[in-house]
Amino acid sequence: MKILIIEDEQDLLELILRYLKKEGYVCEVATTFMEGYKKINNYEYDCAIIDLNLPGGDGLKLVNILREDSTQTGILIISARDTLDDRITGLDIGADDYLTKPFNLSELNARIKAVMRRKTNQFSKELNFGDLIINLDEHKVTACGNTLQLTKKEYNILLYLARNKARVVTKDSIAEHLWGDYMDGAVSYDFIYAHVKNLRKKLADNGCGNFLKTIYGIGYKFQIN
Amino acid sequence: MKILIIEDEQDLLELILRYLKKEGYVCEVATTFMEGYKKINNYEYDCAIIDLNLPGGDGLKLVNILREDSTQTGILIISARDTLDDRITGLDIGADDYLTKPFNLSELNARIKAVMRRKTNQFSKELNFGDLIINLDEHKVTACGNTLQLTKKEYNILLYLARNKARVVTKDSIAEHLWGDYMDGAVSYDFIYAHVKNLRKKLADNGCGNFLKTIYGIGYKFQIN
DNA sequence: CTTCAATAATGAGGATTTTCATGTTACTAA
DNA sequence: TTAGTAACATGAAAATCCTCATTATTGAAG
Repeated sequence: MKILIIEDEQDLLELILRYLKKEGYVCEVATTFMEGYKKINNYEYDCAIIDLNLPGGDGLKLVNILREDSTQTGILIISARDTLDDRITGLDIGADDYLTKPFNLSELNARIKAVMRRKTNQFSKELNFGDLIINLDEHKVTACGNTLQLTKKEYNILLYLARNKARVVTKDSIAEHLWGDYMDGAVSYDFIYAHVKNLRKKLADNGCGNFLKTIYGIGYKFQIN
Repeated sequence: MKILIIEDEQDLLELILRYLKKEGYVCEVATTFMEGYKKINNYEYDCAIIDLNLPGGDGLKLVNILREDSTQTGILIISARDTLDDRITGLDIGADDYLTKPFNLSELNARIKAVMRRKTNQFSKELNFGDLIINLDEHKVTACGNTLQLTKKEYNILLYLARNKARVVTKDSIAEHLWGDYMDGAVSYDFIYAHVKNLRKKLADNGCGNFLKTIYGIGYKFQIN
């Protein structure tokens, strides 16, 4: 479940970010119109949370871009109450739902889930890929019936890739997701290589050898054969 | 706060200039590409406001120059709306934010402040507590002149406590901050005890034995002396 | 003041994570 | 097609982290 948050107020952004990450979403962030524009064009998201009032451009444009292109992405608008009224009046904004500031985070979460439920019915507590099943409640992975003994890093890498199935995930993105603030610049990807190797071995030893594909020069992709 | 404004339309320039001066900024002005180029090379500015459409050269070049010199100057682009779209498409212009004409001046001011806030947060250099100095850029901790060899967890615990100096920090808060999603309920604080112990030893071995105080039943507190 | 229970500190061992050196594979350009 | 180079894989060693058993300390109750 990958969410793009486009919001320029740092405080609010971090609040949302921390909350959604804790809720188990994979999040990416943009703080300007342009940044949001780029991310929308480069990746696929399950849901986009867009503040209408953005530096550098109108959030509505981003909504339109999302709608015109691949319409799989759920769209949740957030906006200050006063500016919202102007905009939605007589406007088909093309979003799936909207929230006015201020809102509380559990409300946001409820809306996201509602939007996603409408989109696809893919919000179970496990990810099932046939031979490979990831149980999110118990942090347990089953390959061809066998429970895998994964370390935390291995589990988290697998989960991150699986949640972005069929999408290419960059190494930077993996690093940021798993290590967060630790790494400032000056990066080696050796530890990713190492963990992916160990992960692949454990998968392969249990008949799930083909799930993790290397994308040369970019990163990895979780693919269902 | 010193700002360079590079803009060739006299009316707009004077409008901006008068407004920003009233807001308390120190301003300098350039009206051509060459003039802007020289000023950028001769002085250091906290922020540069650059019109893309300049006589004598492309404003983007100036942006690139500023970026490549790895100056810490914040960059704010202004541009006519129609020319902007061409340029941002697939272009990493390297600016911190941009505005399209026409804009109102309080909007400009807000953007400047936002850019500067992002910059200064990003480059805050060190936390100095006398004998103990935490260098954020290099992730380096110095105690009585000696560089400590801290592990990542140790560094992060120390940093977290130091940022909350004189405040009591709960163990749950520490755990959440350092381990995030990993731990769902069912918690033991043994690893915090362990890391704090090792951290204290390293501090004490270098004459900084009294910074971390245990708050029985709650957590820890970073205190000076 | 003493005892008790809960909390914290400690040391050591095992598990995990990271690094390093080296081998292999995939892309690029000629 | 073939070097040449950058990216990735691999195994093993080193560093770090976590767990566990034990000991010490704290605050509260008697």
